[in-house]
Amino acid sequence: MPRNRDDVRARLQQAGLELFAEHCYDATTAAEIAARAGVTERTFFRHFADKREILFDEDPGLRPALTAAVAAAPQGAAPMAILAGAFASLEPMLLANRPFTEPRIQVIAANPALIERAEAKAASLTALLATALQQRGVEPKLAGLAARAAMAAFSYATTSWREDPSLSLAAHLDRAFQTLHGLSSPNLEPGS
Amino acid sequence: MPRNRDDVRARLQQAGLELFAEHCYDATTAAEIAARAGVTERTFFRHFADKREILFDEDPGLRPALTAAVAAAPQGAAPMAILAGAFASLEPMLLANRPFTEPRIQVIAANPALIERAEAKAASLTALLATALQQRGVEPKLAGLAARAAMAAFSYATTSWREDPSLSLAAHLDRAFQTLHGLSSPNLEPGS
DNA sequence: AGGCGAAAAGTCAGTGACTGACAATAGGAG
DNA sequence: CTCCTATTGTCAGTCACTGACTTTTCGCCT
Repeated sequence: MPRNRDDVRARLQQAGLELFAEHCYDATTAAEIAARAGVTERTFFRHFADKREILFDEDPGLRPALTAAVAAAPQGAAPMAILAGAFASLEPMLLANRPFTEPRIQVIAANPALIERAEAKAASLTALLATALQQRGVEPKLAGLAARAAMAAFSYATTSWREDPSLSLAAHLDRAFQTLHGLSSPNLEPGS
Repeated sequence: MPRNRDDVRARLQQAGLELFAEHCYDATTAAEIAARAGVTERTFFRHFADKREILFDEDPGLRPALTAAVAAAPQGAAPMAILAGAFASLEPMLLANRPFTEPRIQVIAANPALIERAEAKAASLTALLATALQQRGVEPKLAGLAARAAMAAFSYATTSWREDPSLSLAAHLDRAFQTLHGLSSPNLEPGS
């Protein structure tokens, strides 16, 4: 009994999230998820490459947005500034997706295999940024270094953002990149 | 027919490497590896949590060495300097293990699932460094940022080291951390 | 309206990673 | 030589994932 078209994908994700909440990720079978979505296990694996992927459906606009933002940065800008700007441009998208990403994060954080996948996704984005930087003429190895360091700052900024949403992501990013830069200078009070 | 003791582990690793070279990682079965090592598949999974782990047997001294190096750094040193020093202290260990790690890297690089695991291992080391920094009084989020940025520099340095082994790892590390610091300043020629 | 073609779903059978439970055995301590 | 224990073998089973093939549905064209 075939169904409409793409909302099968959404139903699978919803069913998965429900079942992961009721039982847990490991105790939930791909077949069970498929069944709740009114679909066969085989269909599950036609929509998602593997069971984990159901929790990692990123916004289709994310990668193009990052690439474009890096490409659009002004000539002569420092790599880190370019990447900071690219991250800042994601703010609306991140806000819009928040209700979807929020519940998934809990599930992911509770499972080593899912954490592993999350890191792989982050690494993939890092590679994307490095490539975008290279296309601006930045030497490959240097681009990789900048992308990784920037991702570290981004991670720091998003964490701060969750703790204090009163400030914009852009503000948190500014502080994160500034903090990162200061990390190499020998002036720091150990206490607090 | 039970065997000696721990060299079963080494035999399994050796057998795996051979079979991965002959066929490839995916086409090699855990049972095949076990058979070549003169052991049962069940025994394979008693020595390694999963099939991938056979390629990720890190030096048992690695983690203690990093933790100790961070703890032993002089008071008041900047986080990045502390971490750079910790990495530099690994040079002898990395040199000694090179013959073992070299062949594995090829296999790992050819397989997405293995790359994923490699990233997870790196993330685990990053977390270790962050914790070690925290124990020196560095604020948790800041420690995480420093650890990630430092790992980026370490990765850059080891890549450079492989390209130019005439310089010491310490020298490459110095340059990497310096480059990282300079990445935030707006002076860079796009050409070359 | 009726029928057609491709996209999407179902069915079936199979492989391989991994696990729990239990029996068998080697190696060392006494 | 015997007992004790760590390690391995054996067996049966679950589940993620895949290939090959059939069936259904949807959108379109006549």
